[in-house]
Amino acid sequence: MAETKAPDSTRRSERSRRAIYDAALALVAEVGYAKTTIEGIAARAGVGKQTIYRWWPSKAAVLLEAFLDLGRQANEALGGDADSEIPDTGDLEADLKFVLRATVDEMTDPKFEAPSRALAAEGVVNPELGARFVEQLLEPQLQLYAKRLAAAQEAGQVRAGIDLRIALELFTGPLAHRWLLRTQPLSHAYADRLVEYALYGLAPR
Amino acid sequence: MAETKAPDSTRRSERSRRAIYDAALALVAEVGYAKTTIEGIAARAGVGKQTIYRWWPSKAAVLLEAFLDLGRQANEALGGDADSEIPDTGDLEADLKFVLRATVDEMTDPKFEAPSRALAAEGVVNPELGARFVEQLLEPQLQLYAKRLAAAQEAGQVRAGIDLRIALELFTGPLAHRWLLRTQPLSHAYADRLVEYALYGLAPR
Amino acid sequence: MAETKAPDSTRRSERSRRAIYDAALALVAEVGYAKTTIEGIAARAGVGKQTIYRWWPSKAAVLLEAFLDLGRQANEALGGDADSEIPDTGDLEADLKFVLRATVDEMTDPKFEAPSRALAAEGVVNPELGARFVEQLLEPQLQLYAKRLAAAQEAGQVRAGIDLRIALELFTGPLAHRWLLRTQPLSHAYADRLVEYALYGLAPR
Amino acid sequence: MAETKAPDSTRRSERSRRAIYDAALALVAEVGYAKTTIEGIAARAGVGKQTIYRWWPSKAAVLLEAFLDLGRQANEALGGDADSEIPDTGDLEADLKFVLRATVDEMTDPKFEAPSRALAAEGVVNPELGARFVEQLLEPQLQLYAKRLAAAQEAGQVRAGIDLRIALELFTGPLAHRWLLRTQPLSHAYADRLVEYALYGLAPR
DNA sequence: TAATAAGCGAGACGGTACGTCGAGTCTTCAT
DNA sequence: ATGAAGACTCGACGTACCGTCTCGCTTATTA
Repeated sequence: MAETKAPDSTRRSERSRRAIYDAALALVAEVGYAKTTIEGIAARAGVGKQTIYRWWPSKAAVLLEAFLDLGRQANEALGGDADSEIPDTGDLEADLKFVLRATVDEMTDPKFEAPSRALAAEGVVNPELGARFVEQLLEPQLQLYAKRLAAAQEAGQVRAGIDLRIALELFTGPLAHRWLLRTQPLSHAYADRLVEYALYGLAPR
Repeated sequence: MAETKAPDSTRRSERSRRAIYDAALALVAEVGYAKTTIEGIAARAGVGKQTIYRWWPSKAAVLLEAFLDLGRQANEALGGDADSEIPDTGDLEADLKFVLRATVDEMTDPKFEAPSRALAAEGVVNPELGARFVEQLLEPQLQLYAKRLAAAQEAGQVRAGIDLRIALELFTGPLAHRWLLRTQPLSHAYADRLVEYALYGLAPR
Repeated sequence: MAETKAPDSTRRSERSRRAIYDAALALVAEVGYAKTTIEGIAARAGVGKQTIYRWWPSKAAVLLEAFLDLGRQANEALGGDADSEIPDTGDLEADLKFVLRATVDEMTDPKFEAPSRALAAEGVVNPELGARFVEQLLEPQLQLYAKRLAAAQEAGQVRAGIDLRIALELFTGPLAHRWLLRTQPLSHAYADRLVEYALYGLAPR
Repeated sequence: MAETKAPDSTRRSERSRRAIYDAALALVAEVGYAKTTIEGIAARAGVGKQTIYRWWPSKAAVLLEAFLDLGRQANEALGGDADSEIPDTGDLEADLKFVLRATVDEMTDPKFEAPSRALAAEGVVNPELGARFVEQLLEPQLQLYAKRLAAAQEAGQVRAGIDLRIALELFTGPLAHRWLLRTQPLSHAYADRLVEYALYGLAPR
């Protein structure tokens, strides 16, 4: 019985893992996700194909982990616990505009764009991967909004009874939509407008 | 210059085109987009591969046209100009709830789900295809919102000065986001809540 | 009943036929037989593919006719009935050397080499075509030898009782063999040696 | 320079090689060379196409090796060094008749005929392949004649000064010619006649 | 301290699909 | 009714990757 073979992760080569992350991200950035192949990643990483197949079930999974790792590294580089909070200056509108502008900037950063688009697209079509994408990348971000809005609600700046989950989507949904499908350009001005319109709908009457 | 030979579309086989549309949609529904191959479509349609390559540049392009054609046919079957308007009963909130609920239903319809997810995902990653997807499928829908909101604005139900393009995204953005990435389930109740929150933000003060 | 359709040869376009011959020979000379395609011949001749398929059963058949035509033309250009005889000066050895040397020259002529190699090769593998090749191209040549040898036999220069069919092959067989398979270089000296050795075997004892 | 990656032949699958030889020979025998495809060989051998393309440059090359291997096997089965000599009974004429008759038999054996015709034809048109065909299949046979004739020459049965290379072609050339182009039927009687006529030409005067 | 077993780089293997080419058939339009 | 043009179905081409499978070769415990 039992699994066909569980590799012993204590003996795993850290060196290879890093090389694979780097190769995957580099290739996605250079040639796009569709033209990135496992064989290509292996070759670029100087690694046997089997080493990839041993530890990941799919190309998308490799990229997801590589991307998470990228975020983790960026985070550590930035002092440790950066971006883990939406500021609370008391001025909800200003705080939301600040963070939405930052999101716009990130979505526009070419370094992040290629892999995150690829992952999002894969997630659209592959529920498994989509779930992990949401859970590990998206949801943590959204929880920050939830937290800030909860504080605002407590402070009476957001109507009581408002479902905060839905509320936060008023900000992030339109932004994501524009980004994913490029229906319209993203800009700080757009972010501001979005906050204004949406926030007004949540304000106490 | 130097086009690589444009085929003569007046001599195109209508029979083959139809068969290809049908095969493409059937296969995407049955085995999913990723496992749908051009070879498979050709075989199922009883058509040479070359006939596909002659008229379409990619699998995604075939599916997009097939899907557009499906919509067209559904439209014609429904009397000609169905669904081409958002009702205007004077009650903006009710009208929007009605149409958003219908959208939820469509997004949930398994017949539409597989191909439209596939197209959306492809569009996320392939700007060319994305542009056509937006232009030919998405934008026409969005324009209906724009029109209804314009009427409402004229009637004083929406604040003057509101950018209607952004306004309509308050409704469609969150919905699309939930659908694409399955962050949360779609339901009529959700649609209603969305309309309520967003609309309040647009209302005159 | 009846053939699937017999084209009316009285209405056949002479213009097209010539153009097809020219194109076929030119292409075989330029890119070789294997890479010569019916489509290519048609395009080069400015002719529809069907015009070829209507009148010839295969690429090899086209080339065979084209080649025969080439010979016919060369013949006419040379005054009408050239090369249709082996000279009879009374000196059998000299006469045979003369004609074998001429054959060596022809086999070496690049204009004739490509198509005749192609036809021979095709004939090796395709009995139908081979039979026509032999009958229409090769045999007439061989008959000239038969005739000359018959005269020699009558004149007592060749042993009585010798089977002339076999005798002539002593000259042409080795030559053809060297040419076809390039086992050894062809030269006038070789032709001379061949005549000497073989003729001696046929001489009266 | 710049080899496009040479595969590591020490890791080559013997199993696959054999299967490919068998499939190639079987297909050529069954459907003929022209209708034998690499795809077909691969399928029949239960082998990926790439495995063929990795080790051979062309269909003809596969067949040539398969055929050589067939000869090698036949040889081993027959005790090791069979057929590697022309007998030397002292009677040159009898010895040559014996071996020429055997050659006629082989050329008529349907098992050998299809592939060797195919190879010969390919060699006629493709100098590369032709050279290998001659070098590896034909020339070793011809050397046997050269050796026997040299012995005869030493024994005074063949005129001194005779070029043995040309001499041997008096026997093999006509035979090959008849076989390749089917100008006339092959038979033991023909072989005998050939030996008689040619040998007489080589005899001391 | 040796042996022994895992992960590893490498890459051959059986496959599937790719996108292209040409075969041979069929249809349209012009002469 | 022939011919030029070219779209059609079909089948094979040669290539690229897939995911699996040996091969030695480190390396890192375990006997």
